[in-house]
Amino acid sequence: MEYKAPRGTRDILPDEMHLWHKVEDIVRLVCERAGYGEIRTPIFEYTELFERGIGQVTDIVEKEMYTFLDKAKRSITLRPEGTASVVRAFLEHKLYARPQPTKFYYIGPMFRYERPQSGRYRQFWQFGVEALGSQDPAMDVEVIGILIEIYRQLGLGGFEVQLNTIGCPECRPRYRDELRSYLGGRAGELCEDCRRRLVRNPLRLLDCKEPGCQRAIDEVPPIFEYLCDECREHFEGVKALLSALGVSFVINPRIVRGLDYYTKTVFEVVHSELGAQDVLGAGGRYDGLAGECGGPPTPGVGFAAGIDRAIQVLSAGAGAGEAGDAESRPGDAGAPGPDVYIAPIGREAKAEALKLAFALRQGAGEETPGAGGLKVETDFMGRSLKAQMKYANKLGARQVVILGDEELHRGVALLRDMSTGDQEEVPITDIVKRLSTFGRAEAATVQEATGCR
RNA sequence: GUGGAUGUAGCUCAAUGGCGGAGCACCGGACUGUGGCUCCGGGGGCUGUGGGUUCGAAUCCCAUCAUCCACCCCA
Repeated sequence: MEYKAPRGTRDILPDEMHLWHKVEDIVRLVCERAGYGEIRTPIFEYTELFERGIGQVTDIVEKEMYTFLDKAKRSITLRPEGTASVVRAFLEHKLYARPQPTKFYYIGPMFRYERPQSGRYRQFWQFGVEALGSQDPAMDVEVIGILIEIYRQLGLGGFEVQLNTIGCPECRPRYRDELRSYLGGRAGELCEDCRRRLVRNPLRLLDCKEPGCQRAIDEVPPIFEYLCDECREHFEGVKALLSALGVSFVINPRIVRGLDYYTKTVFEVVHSELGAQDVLGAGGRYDGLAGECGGPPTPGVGFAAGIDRAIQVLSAGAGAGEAGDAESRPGDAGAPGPDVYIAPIGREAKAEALKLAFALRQGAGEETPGAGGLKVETDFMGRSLKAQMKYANKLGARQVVILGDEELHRGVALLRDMSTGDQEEVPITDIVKRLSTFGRAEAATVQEATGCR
């Protein structure tokens, strides 16, 4: 094969699309009910937006961005995350002039140039929410609550919510200085990276996994003792409200996050089944970002969650049961088979089959377009009747309409129930009415049984 | 950017320097118009790619690309 999908990218085939739809449907449902509106921003932005927003010294900006010059020689970057774009759109459209808070959600692909591994792609999909305009701890808690509510509705359990605070421009410098003086004296015990971090961004040192650094870090006092009153109060508020909401969480003072814009609350949702890249979703508060982007100072809080990783967990846990025969079936293996397969025999019957297929798909004179329509397939391969029956069976068709020349001339067709094998002769003019009724009743029970869409 | 493992049919894997196979899947047939079970047959391969060693390479060596896993970092 001459062409392959570029490194770190992949095709998501119809076989597994039902899981993606399920995730997207639940994200939309949970977010909409909480008053979050969907926003779609460009997939690329001017590079400066990410440099300013995410921070110059972060790994993402320093080495993971897909950046190129367009034909007008402007520097363009494929978005590595969603928050900067959402804040940009919020400011550009002056949405701060409307009643606050402004609550968004988004679903879409992100791009980072990294070495692929388990749960990490160069194009990956995220859903996320951003709530702008409120500095209330309750806003942080709604955002966290939405994330775990989405997981709950997906039936995805076994994760852990980890919470931390990283202060604000008021109090963080005090802690940073404290870290510098504490660890500066022990620089010899630190790894090379951390000696560099000590100068540029001492907080990042806290999540280093080198044993030497760990030992040094263990003796550093946690940030909690250095928080200003406002940050301390906010953190206490978040913890209390999370508990009140019944969300269990653990405090992890090592969470720092890789993006510069975070203030106060930071959190991660980790899952043990994910391997080394164990973060399912993460986020935090970013009260300085809007101001940094040149807009009126506007507090914000949000999260981003990996859809690829959610699906990785979901398909590891559940799908094993029906994967066997589903794999051999064409199309979306998670979707139900056709309600009807139409098997024409001969040229004349073929035209009739196509007409009948479209008629059945439309449904029988419903007011709502598409309502009462059936999932209908027919022959496009010139198969013999026998081969068509085999094919219909593989598709999982529940009824087959057999249209032979002989019957066609008499204005009838054979209607065969594939589960019982019962077969009867029906006037062609009655088929639409007859099958549409059948389809509506059955479709409801199928939906209940599969539990999705 | 660093390290390790792996690349053979659509999929899962054999062939251990000497004619590239199997199972499943796909297509067809077993009463000239009836599925599931069974049986029979068929199509499919530049052995990731490019060099090298050898009389001879899927097999040994080098390079390269890709995948997987880990580091780094992150969702």
